[in-house]
Amino acid sequence: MVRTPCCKAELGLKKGAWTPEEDQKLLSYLNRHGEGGWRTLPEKAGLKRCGKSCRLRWANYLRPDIKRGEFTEDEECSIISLHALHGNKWSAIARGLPGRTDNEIKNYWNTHIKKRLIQKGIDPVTHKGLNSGTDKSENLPEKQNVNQTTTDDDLDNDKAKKNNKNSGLSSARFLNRVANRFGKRINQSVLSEIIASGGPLATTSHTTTTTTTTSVSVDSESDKSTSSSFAPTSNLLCHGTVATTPDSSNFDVDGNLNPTSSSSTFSDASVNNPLMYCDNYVGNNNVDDEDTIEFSTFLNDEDFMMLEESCVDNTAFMKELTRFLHEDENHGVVDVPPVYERQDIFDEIDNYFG
DNA sequence: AAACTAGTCAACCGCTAGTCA
DNA sequence: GTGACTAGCGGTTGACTAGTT
Repeated sequence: MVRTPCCKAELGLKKGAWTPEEDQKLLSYLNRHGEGGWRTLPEKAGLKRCGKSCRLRWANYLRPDIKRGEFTEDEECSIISLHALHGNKWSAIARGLPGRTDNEIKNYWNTHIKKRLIQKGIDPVTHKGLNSGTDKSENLPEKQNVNQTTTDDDLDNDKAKKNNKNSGLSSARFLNRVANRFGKRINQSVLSEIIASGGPLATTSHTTTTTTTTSVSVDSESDKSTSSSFAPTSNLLCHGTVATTPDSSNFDVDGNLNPTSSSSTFSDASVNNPLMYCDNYVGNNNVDDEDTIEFSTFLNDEDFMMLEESCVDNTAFMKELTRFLHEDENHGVVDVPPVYERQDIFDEIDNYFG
């Protein structure tokens, strides 16, 4: 077998985190020509990357069917079951979790599940009890002894930490941040289009005509996540799925909104799960709304329609998003004039999330 | 406030295997 | 059969961050 020439041999190739501009170039090329020809792709697409890097970027991040965001409990259970079956065959495990990449599953296993299994006294390799017949705590790090069982708090802490992570450089991280913060309130196609347009760091406005592309998942604040791919639509905000009480007949036994009966623009049933995406709906109306921001709180129907019509592209959306952020900071009390297009607008958003 | 530590995850590395001329 | 190329895999690294000292 002949070794593939290493990328290192090729001079002048960039390594490290991808920029939104590079993503855009790669997406644009793949939209026009489809997958394949990775070796020659970088040059044709105007990228100073090796083909392998391009393929991985596409496979692990840009592919339209990729879920992003927190793993659900169901997914976690599936991973554990599949790992017991396949071992560290991450690609085999990934095949059992549509939308998840082997890399993502591998990372999640190593950083979350493995630790949790050990805490529970389960060997993550054999999936059997650790040191059966002896005190499990003997093999555990000191701090893990404090709390032997995996609790909801553990999970919440994990996710709280995760949600606080920031990076001004990574478009992936920015998107996750947007998804974390607003995912349940906006149409996911918007998030997809943001990255397709070059992300928050893009310096030029653009009109979206692409039929791409990237899907992102939504990390809900209620510790659930899911995703699906969406074709970009003109409905930039998910009107009506948040503040209204859904018709109970629209939900299945698990509380998921029946997609066939939903008027929502979301197509994934779990995305419409009110328990996941509607703060106001959880436990009826007794939820303290102080810390929640709903676009519908700020907008009456008329405004909402205007916004939907006006946000014809990502630039417009980002402007409006920024305006909401200002209102958020002022608890929606102060009437903040719309933010006009500025170069620093995306920095401002980034700083907000940071 | 600064230095240090630990967690996270995107990206990379090295390798194997399959395909095709 | 051979070599060039591509796809894919699993392990590892390093940048970045939050938390702790």
